[in-house]
Amino acid sequence: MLQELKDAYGFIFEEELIREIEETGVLKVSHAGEIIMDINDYITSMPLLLDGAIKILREDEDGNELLLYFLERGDTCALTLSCCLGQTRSEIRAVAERDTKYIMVPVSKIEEWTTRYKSWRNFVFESYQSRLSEMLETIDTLAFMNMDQRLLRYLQDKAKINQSEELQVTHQQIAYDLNTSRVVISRLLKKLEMEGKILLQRNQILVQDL
Amino acid sequence: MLQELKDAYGFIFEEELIREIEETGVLKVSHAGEIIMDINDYITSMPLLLDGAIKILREDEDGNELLLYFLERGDTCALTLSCCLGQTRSEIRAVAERDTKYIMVPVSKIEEWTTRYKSWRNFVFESYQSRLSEMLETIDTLAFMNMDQRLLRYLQDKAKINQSEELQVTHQQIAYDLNTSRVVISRLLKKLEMEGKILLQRNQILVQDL
DNA sequence: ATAGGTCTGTAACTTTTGTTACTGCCTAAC
DNA sequence: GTTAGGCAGTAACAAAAGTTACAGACCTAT
Repeated sequence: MLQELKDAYGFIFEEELIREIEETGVLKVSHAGEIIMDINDYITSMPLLLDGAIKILREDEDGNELLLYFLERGDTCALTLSCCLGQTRSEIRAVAERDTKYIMVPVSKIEEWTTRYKSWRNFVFESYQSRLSEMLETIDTLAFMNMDQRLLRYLQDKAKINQSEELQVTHQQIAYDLNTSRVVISRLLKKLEMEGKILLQRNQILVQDL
Repeated sequence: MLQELKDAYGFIFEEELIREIEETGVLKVSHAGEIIMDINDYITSMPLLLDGAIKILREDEDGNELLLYFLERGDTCALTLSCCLGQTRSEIRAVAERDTKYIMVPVSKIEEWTTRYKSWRNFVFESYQSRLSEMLETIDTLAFMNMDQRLLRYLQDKAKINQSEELQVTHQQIAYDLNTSRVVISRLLKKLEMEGKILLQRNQILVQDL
């Protein structure tokens, strides 16, 4: 675990902090599709991603879902952090996008390290910052883009985060992430294929020139 | 200025910090409609709101605008804070919603106080937290609500922040804030009036039972 | 091989939103 | 008073997105 921690966070945190994380954190592995954290869960620790990827979703009262953003190695979830520090329940759902390895750090340590390590303080601030930026991007796509543009962007993001341009995904799953219907996705995917931007196969989509 | 500071922030910050804010901060007044901060501005200080209200807008490359949220007394703008600490340019536009009084605090002090005052640290964290929550709400409205619901919500928010159910606003201005067209707004306002939720007059909208 | 399930493609239609165009009203300036 | 400009109402149409329905392809288990 120590080596993976160093690989992912060694260039941000000092040796001492890395050791503390190793001592107090709990290593976890979640497999693709597994729910890591759900809406209204009571949160008492935050994740530090070592390997893999996590997708963060928002859900409303009627069960409509929307993908907010992806997390990858070296990331943490500022929304979780925010819940931890504010002692509130989770406002989002986190699902393993692929097999994912991460360390859960208890909230008590988060606060302690905030006072003791400048590097940790910076990390926390930067997390808030990058999550705010990603939320802004999400808002941009919702407010300013049509569904076809949102779809292409989604596929490209997903390909990047999975480090593969072959996406094993059904139209229905995409529809859930973008909060629309399967028929709309099928229609637009066909359009994207005709424009030469993707290639469609059963249970699989090939994203061209990434 | 000292009394206003105490009124707005006295129950969060200790006397000493209030005095420091008074010494180092610069008092500003902006009139309704004035741009306080624009996209790509280089930010070196953050605002602490004493009185009035500010609306925070996002804009894309083509000039399309979208209202993100309002700030009022006791608030600060976490996006600005984020820009300050990250030394990046503003990603948003801030416009005085009505006549507004605020104190600008330089970035150097922000960092200094973060280490010296626990109350300041908490304030900064809470700002991030409430701004993240507001961004989530914005995303909810965009992703899960139709334009008529968004419009009603907008009118109610605006009435609340202006402390008046008589809104002096044109259909075109609303259209800008919601990133749609004037005709759509006129149409939906008429519908809301027929449903008894608002009352339309020239240059004015009366929001019912707030 | 066949039955049942999941996945995709497509047609036909509705609803929502966006666009263009034109009208009349009000007000401020002349 | 006359006029010009901003504002609101509305019609008519276009485009985008959502809905319902159904058929055929593929896969798996029996």
